[in-house]
Amino acid sequence: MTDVPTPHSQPRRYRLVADELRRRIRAGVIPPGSLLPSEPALMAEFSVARGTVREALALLRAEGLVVTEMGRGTYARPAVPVRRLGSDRYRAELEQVRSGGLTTSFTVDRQVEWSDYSLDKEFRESPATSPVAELFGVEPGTMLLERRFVFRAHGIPQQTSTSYLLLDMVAGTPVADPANEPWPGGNTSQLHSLGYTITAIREQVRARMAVADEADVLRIPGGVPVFVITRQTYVEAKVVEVAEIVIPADRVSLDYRIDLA
Amino acid sequence: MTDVPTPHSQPRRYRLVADELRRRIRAGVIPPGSLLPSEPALMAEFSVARGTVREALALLRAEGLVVTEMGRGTYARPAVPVRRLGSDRYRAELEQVRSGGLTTSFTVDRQVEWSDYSLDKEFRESPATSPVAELFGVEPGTMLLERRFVFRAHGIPQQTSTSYLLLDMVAGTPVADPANEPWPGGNTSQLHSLGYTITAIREQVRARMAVADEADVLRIPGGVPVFVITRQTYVEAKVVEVAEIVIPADRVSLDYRIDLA
DNA sequence: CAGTGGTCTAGACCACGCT
DNA sequence: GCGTGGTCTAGACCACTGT
Repeated sequence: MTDVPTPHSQPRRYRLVADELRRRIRAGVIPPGSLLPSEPALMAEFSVARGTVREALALLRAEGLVVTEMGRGTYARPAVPVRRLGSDRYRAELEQVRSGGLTTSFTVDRQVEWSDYSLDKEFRESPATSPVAELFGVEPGTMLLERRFVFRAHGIPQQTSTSYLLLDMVAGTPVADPANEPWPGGNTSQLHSLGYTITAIREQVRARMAVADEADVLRIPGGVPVFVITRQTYVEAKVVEVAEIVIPADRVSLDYRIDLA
Repeated sequence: MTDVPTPHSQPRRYRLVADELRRRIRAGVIPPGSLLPSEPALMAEFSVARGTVREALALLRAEGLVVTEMGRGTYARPAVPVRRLGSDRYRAELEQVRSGGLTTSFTVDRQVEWSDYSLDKEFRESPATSPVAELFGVEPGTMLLERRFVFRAHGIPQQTSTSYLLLDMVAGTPVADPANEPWPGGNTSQLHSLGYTITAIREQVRARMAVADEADVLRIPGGVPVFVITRQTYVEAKVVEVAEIVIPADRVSLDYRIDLA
């Protein structure tokens, strides 16, 4: 304030604070997982108002460099182990189902033990919206069983998925009963129990920033995008299931193999 | 968007403002590309301080829902036509190469006319870093031809890619000469000219926020993540090319089909 | 309890884009 | 010049996490 003519052509203060903190993190002065100075400490060190400090931290958060934990402080983001989500998981699942093993593609994908695995579920019947109807190849309004899941490993939400099944395919069957979830063998097994052996999967992958409510459910900090996978499960030419899967993108890499021979 | 239990139960005003604006954008009340109310207008409408309005807008910006232009205002993000990037493009490319057509997977993917297509290129020889060596299945330090490309359509950068080839496979061949880029038929054709007919592709897909350099080169605003595709090109069991492709995630959806039969 | 970040206010001045 | 967003200040009160 007493810095009378402080034209903004000069570096902005929150920028300087962010640059300096970024430098310290990159240089290892602030190692991954360790605490940054508190906001009051940064105010004192850089002689700026709290809002300026917070703006600097917001910038670093948006870059995915730091994470902030309520009541505790702001940390240099710890390295997250990346799990491989292989397209061969469906083949493995199919084989396990045939041999009677207990698994879902979730546990195969994430190498999580069955005992560490839990989920929230919410079933309802709903008419197909246009995009979903198109993915099924049916008329909009066709009645579906809509199932929403939140998958957790070690209590931490890892992915959400919304699965759609044609209602007249599942009505009255054990698949339509939430009490049977988690279902050993997952979707592949469920469809198998209905007399369908899946023959192909199509996945359309997009990425975008999490919206506020997803960030809440999946407990992801700023600066982390999510994968949105739209999956169609085929039995021959017929689509028997459509699912939309949301996974924080910092935890996984999607792995696809395309054979040309 | 159902509300989600959050640490805070009190009404957070900036959240309410953001939720309402998000609702209007989704409902089409504020169509893509059009202006949101100005900050003073929002202050009046919601009876909040300017800082609160700005926090709401920052949230929407981080979600990729709006973009702000200095001196002009904040806009609902204009709809970007999403192009499908199909895993069958490699098959198509292979067939076109065999029939003598002029194309690259880039033009097939993005449905861009050959005449609208341009690129920057930069070739050099470099020793394989550990991760790249591992993808090739060779010793670190093995000499490679490293080629960096920036692909443009209608003058606008669309994707960057860094391609690696084993140097002793291409040294002295036309493939190693930058003057031959853009090469009709792309990588498939180049490898074909070296006597390799590709038999499989493996793609590992990750997503993250763009770093400053990438945001600059690809001209992407905040709130847009990028896909990072690590591609291995196989001839039987041998990896003949490794590429890292960076594409802004708001422009494409990746499309994979997995046959189980 | 003390210390941390989260939210909010009310002002000020500056830089940019347009007309 | 006027309206837009960008930066910054100096306070205030609240909620969460630890001892």
